[in-house]
Amino acid sequence: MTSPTAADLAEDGHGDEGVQRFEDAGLTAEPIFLMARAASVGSSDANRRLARLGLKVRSYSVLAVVAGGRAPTQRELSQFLVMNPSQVVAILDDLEERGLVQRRTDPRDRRSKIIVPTEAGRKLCAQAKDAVDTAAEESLGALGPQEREELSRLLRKVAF
Amino acid sequence: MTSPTAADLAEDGHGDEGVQRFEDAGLTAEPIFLMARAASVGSSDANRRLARLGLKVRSYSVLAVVAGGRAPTQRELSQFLVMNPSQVVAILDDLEERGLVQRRTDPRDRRSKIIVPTEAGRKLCAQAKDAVDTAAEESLGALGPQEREELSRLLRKVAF
DNA sequence: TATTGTTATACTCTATAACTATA
DNA sequence: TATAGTTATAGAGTATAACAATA
Repeated sequence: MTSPTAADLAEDGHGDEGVQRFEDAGLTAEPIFLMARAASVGSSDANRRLARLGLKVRSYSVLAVVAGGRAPTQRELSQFLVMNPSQVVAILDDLEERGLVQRRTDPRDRRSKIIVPTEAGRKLCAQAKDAVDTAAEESLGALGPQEREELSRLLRKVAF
Repeated sequence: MTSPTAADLAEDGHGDEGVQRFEDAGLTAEPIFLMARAASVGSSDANRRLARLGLKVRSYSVLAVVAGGRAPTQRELSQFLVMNPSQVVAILDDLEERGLVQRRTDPRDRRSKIIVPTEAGRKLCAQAKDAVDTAAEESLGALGPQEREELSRLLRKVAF
């Protein structure tokens, strides 16, 4: 009663697919594992599509919130996106250098900087949204329309 | 027609909760953003609970597959868990050093190493599973039992 | 004294390429 | 020649502490 080995898999000539034999293990019953795995698939799809726009999921997230037009401060961005303030600084340095956003010191509290999008920023954000939507199409290809809606609804409850 | 500023938020005395005003933005409609966010919440909960066992989500994943008893090779672990082979090496070095798993060269292909759990490894894996389940309880607290089942089902379709 | 943004720094995670031993 | 595992290394991503300006 020996377990199958690498050799068993190699015998059928396509060992790559053989790893699915581990799916019945307890791991695939763990929501935390599944979320990490699904997020990794989705982010890698999205990062690939965002690359030609010079963005990644994280920088797109910042740009998208800014393009929402509610004039967040950097502190608010770091809280809402659950990033360290120093990460926000680095991302905004890049976005501002490329003329996509502007930093304006808040006249009501001169310690804070309010972030506003430029016209170019709004335009790029729209393109990026298309790219991310396409990536989602790709990542969620196995789900039907109602399933995608339901997944988003459930994830929203978990994420906030 | 000025946008609300940081000062507006500060006025109510609890600016920390104020960041929810960005939720209506387009970002929370993006499944990819939501998956990344939910995974980040879940992994951080799980990592915190696994810490006292000397594990993280990634090393627990490896241990769990190995404890499944199907004697995977390192190559299979790296494929199934979507990690680089070099990451698997590092994680197994740690697990083996702690007497939780053993590497055995496959007699049928002496290049491959088959990974088997020790008794201590199986025991720690069971404890770790409890920790991860508790973390999931925490992360998915906002969901009812059927919702959790449905979320797992949908994520499984996306992840594999 | 506390907070915002900034900088410097380090630590983890991930990816790549080169090496060995086997096939 | 190709593959499994290993090593070294570099690049992201993330977290921490210290600092200047402002409150």
